[in-house]
Amino acid sequence: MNTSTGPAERRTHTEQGIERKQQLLDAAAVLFSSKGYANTRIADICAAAGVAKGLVYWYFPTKEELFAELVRSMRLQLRRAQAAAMDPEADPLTRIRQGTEASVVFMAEHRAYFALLDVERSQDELSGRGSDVADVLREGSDVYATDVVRLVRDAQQQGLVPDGDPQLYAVGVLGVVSSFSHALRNGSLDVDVDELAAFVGGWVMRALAGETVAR
Amino acid sequence: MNTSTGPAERRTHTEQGIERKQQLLDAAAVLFSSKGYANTRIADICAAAGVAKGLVYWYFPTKEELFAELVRSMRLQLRRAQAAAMDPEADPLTRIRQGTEASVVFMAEHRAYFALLDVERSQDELSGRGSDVADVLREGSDVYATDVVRLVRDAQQQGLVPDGDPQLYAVGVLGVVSSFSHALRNGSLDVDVDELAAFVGGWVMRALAGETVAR
Amino acid sequence: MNTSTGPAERRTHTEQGIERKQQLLDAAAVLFSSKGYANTRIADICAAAGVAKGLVYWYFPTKEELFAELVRSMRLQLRRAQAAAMDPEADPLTRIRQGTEASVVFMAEHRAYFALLDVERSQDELSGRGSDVADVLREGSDVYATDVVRLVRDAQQQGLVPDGDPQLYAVGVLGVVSSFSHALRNGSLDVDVDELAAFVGGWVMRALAGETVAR
Amino acid sequence: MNTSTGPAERRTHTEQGIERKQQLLDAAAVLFSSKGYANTRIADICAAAGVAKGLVYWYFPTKEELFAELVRSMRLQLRRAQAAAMDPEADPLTRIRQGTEASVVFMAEHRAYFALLDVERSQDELSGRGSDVADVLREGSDVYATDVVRLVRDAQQQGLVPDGDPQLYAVGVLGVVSSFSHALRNGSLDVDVDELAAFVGGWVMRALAGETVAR
DNA sequence: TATGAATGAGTATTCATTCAT
DNA sequence: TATGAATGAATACTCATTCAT
Repeated sequence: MNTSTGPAERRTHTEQGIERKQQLLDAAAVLFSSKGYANTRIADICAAAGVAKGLVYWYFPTKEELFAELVRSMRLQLRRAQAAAMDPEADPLTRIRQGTEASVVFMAEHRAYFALLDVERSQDELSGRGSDVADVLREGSDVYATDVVRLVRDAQQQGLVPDGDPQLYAVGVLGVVSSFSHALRNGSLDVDVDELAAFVGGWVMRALAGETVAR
Repeated sequence: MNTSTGPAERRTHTEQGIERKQQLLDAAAVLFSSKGYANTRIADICAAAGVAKGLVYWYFPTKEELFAELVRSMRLQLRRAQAAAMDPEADPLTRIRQGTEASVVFMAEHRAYFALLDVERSQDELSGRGSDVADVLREGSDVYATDVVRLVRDAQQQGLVPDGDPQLYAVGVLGVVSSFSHALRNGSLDVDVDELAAFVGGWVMRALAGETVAR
Repeated sequence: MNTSTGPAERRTHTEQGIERKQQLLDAAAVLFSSKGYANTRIADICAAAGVAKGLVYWYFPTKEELFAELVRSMRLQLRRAQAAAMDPEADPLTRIRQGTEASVVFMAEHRAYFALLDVERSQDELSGRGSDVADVLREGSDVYATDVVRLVRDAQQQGLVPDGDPQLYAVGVLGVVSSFSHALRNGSLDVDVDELAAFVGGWVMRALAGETVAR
Repeated sequence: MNTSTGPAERRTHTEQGIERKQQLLDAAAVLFSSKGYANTRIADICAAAGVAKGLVYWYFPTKEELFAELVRSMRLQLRRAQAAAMDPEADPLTRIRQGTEASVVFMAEHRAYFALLDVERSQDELSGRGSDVADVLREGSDVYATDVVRLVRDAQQQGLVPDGDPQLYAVGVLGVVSSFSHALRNGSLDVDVDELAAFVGGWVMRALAGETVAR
């Protein structure tokens, strides 16, 4: 209904427009991650960005879509950071460690923003009303999982990781990264970021490839 | 706030009353975990429980408190399950493994209900308005953490776990359990529960005590 | 989306509730017909009925549905008035005249309310957003049309009305009634209601059965 | 209000400007008549005309005025068509018939545009906020009414139409034309335009001058 | 003239909570 | 205890209109 000129529909923005849009995204990121999605009003975002209440809708069709765009953007950056950190020449296990460490560092550096992704955990919060933001979130997780699964499989073929469902290993790797990042964000940890990254890297390595001492 | 005759103030319930309350808790659990806290309306809960809209407030002072009660109850049961699974005679590392496996199994058996605790991750969603539900959640996590930290410390003293901040190890243990449980709930995994529990147990053991093969 | 306990869904109302609902309908009728649908705010209706802003939604799912219910109710009453006025023994032409006159009288007596049906004319005003209120309106008109078409056909068979598409005659009959009613409501006419009814009755009779003097 | 340099104040337009203005009027006509006044957004009109959102205000001071201009223009054309169709030599009754038939034909030929005038019926929709568009509409109707009243009066003096309030007869004539036009536009009728015009002409003639057969 | 951006008042609807019975 | 009704604050979204360029 109203398929024609709906707002924010593939608009072309001027340079100034792009800037504005970014301002809004930034403001939204800060607010969403500090007060949560539900407790952040569109009006808050506008106020924070110093613009009038209606302007968000020039750039984003809905609050949810604004959120989704934020998530996509974060994810893109994270993947770039991971890619940059992984030595293409290295063995898969090492690559996993590098990706892991890079993720921890990246998330630490973008603490504020990354709190957003905690929502990945409670997808349903948003999917409740049949929105397709849930899709964005689900897709996103899948991408990482696929990546890690591939690496684990490679590592297994090279005998670096014991047999077993690669899917399981992947869940372990991804989950642990996000757990530590979360703890860091929450202030429950009081460590240097690099130290933490190293620790998580080690943790994952041991969990994937370690020999357990006699039980 | 609520100094006088406010409703639901340590009420004494008749037998039927207790039953009703449980009905409400059950209905709430299902709805909260499937649609999320924010998307579940008091009215929904009442409808699901087959009672009139006003009745919730006879048993619970607020929606938040209803939620909190649910969380407390789950947590209590989980701790009982853990306690039951941990051999008091065993060494700390083994106890961690036992607790870990018990947790996975328990969470699997209470999938529906446990999705609730995913919210722990996004505490801020609720704490936004200065409620004290956030406190309940925070406390809860702390309890587990304290437990595990103690066990890790013991294990370190016995040389079963390498030196290092016990807090860090604890985050790793707890995070991994919840990650796997989450994945299980989400259907991303297709394994037998016991198998999964064993896997997670092994994972934690290796991560805590494993020797990494030469890099 | 939210198929379960949506508001105002086949609610059973207490006696008091039914009364309230009527109060709201009454208030709405007055406002809609004096200020138009678009210019009447839900808040206005509540204020006029002396209740809180949210209450409408206990009785009606949406503003549109409230409107539709109003229309249905008016229509029902009109049809009753028509039925009561038409002598079952009389010939079809006479019956048309009786129905016509009764309609004029009825609409005059319910001026305020009936202004609502002017909207029948601009169905699209409401159907714009894909609502199904438009359906209600369209259906309604059809009912009358069907009735009249039948009567015209009968009259033709009895030689009381010349041959020709009964549909056309029906449009003429219905249109003329609503035109006169509209004019009456608007104050452009300054006649006694019964006089007007007689005039319209005569007009329709002549138009249907009259012989035109040589051209 | 709008004493100084307000936009669209008796502007003089370049040739291109006039063209643009017409484009806007055309687009508006289509949209208004298909979706209704209220459901047509300025933005829609611009999109349909292929211009930027702000431009309308260079040519028209307000949405209402744009609408009014459209109405005025239609009306002018209709009156011209009527005038052209009415034989100045003919008797008043014949002139009414000619005007009637011309109106039906004209409205049929401008279906899309003419749906607009249906709004005349629900003036209040627009007049709600004290606008003066209502005035335009009211004036318009009056013009026709005055015309017809004069013709009827003449006809009565010549004994072509029985005595009775000319105002009443006028309402009948005008109403019937618009009823049939409306039905035609709505697709409820499936007749040839000329046929319809003839029918309406006949209908009006009989209603005005016909002798009713014995009741 | 023309454009894209910005403004801000206006409003339907939701929903936790309270109340009378 | 239980119910249906009532309250009212809160908020996403719309859209006519204005503005800077």
